This record gives sequence, structure tokens and C-alpha cells, in this order.
Amino acid sequence: MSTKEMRKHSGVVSGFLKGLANRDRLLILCELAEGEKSVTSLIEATGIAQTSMSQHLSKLKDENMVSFRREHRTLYYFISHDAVRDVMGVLHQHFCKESKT
Amino acid sequence: MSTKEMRKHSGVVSGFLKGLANRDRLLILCELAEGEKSVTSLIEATGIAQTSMSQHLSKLKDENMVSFRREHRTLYYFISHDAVRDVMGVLHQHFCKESKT
DNA sequence: ATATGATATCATGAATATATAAATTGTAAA
DNA sequence: TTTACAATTTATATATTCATGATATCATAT
Repeated sequence: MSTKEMRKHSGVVSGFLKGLANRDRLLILCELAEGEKSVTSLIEATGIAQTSMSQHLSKLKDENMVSFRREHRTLYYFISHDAVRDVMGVLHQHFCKESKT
Repeated sequence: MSTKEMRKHSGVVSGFLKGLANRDRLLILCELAEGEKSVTSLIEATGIAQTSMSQHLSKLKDENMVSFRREHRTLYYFISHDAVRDVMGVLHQHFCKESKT
């Protein structure tokens, strides 16, 4: 994990992390971690406003974190980058474990 | 990895990720991944301006990602959150592997 | 006490990110 | 072809982040 090595990649990596570093986008990615979802069902599940959802998805697309396929009028989004799943896994472990009852 | 579960923690988690989501702070954390370092040696190793370094370290402290100890006039910073090491590990795997020569 | 070294804080402006509303595009049903 | 639905794009106001320069603090050596 040398600095020299990271220096080469820090632009891409920080971009990736910026994609993740937002409450709403974390919720979206949690939903997508379960499998592909339509935009409408993401809106229902998260309560995020439609326009806002579209912008967040667009940002996630820009960072190559998600992709989508169209079926009729509906777009189905899904996680398209393994690093997303792995990072979410680590975050879940460290931040989402129940404390003892 | 339910949304309900993440909803409770998404504020903390996105704060944590914002701490990580910056080129300079990634470089700083790469250095600290090797062990504790003084501010001066961090400045030398990374080339980040003094004021800027101080602000970045302050932000990392706010997110509980690093701590420091004082020895005479010198402050030694170190990573104080396991999630930092684990997330950095995943990022390294996915983004910093050499492609085949 | 004063000077110096190591670091932090403050103030400012430029660049980015976010939320909201309005207008637009693309697909399919009537 | 008109209408409605699903989603994106554009515009704009506000908030946050970041870089820089100036100043301040705190510990130590003289």
C-alpha cells in the first residue's frame, strides 16, 4: 500500500469514494446490493425525490458503480463494480453490527 | 445489508467516507498505513502544503479516523479506526494492482 | 523573557455538491 | 396521434469543500 502506488490511482479512487460518500447514495446502493431494482422501486424504498434519485443514479453511473438495462418504460439499475460490493461489505461489518441487547 | 439498518448509520458512514474521499487524504492514510508519522514527515512524503495538511488531519480526526500523541514539539499521527485499514485494503486490491507486464 | 520550531486556526474565494422546480425525452397504451 | 408514464436534463439557489495566505498557539532551547 505504498504512496507511490496510490499516487497513480488516487484520482480514480477518490472519485469512486465520492460516489459512495453520500447518505442517499448509500441507501440506493444498499437496495441494489439485494439485486437490480427499477428507479420507481428505489424511490419507494428510500423516499428520495424523483429528480434527486435520477441525479444520484447518474453520478453513480459516471463513476461506473452501477449500470442499467431498459425493459419497456422501466429502467432497472444494478451494481456493476465489485469494489462497491466489497467496500459496502466492510462498512456493514464495521458500522452496522447490532450492539449487544 | 438492509436499508433499514443502513438508514440508522448512513450519516456516520457517509461522514467516514467523506473523510476518505480526497486525493490528499488518501495519500496521508497510505503513509499512516505503514505506521505512525509526524506531521513534518507526512508533509515531506506527500508534498502537501502545511496549512492544508493540518486541515486534512483535522478532518480525519473529526471522523475518528486518526489520533495523535505528542512527543516534545512533534505530533505523531496514527490510524485509530480499523475500518480505515480494511477499506484501504479493499481499495488497494481493486484499484492498485499492477496490470500484467 | 525571547526566539525558534512544529503545528493549528482563521479568513477568504473558487470550485463542487446538493436540493428543488420546470421543461424535455422516450416508450407504450388508447 | 394524443395521452400518460418513467425517467432524464436543465436551471438555479444554497451549502459544502478545498486551497491559500496570514496569524496564532504551544513547547522548548537560549
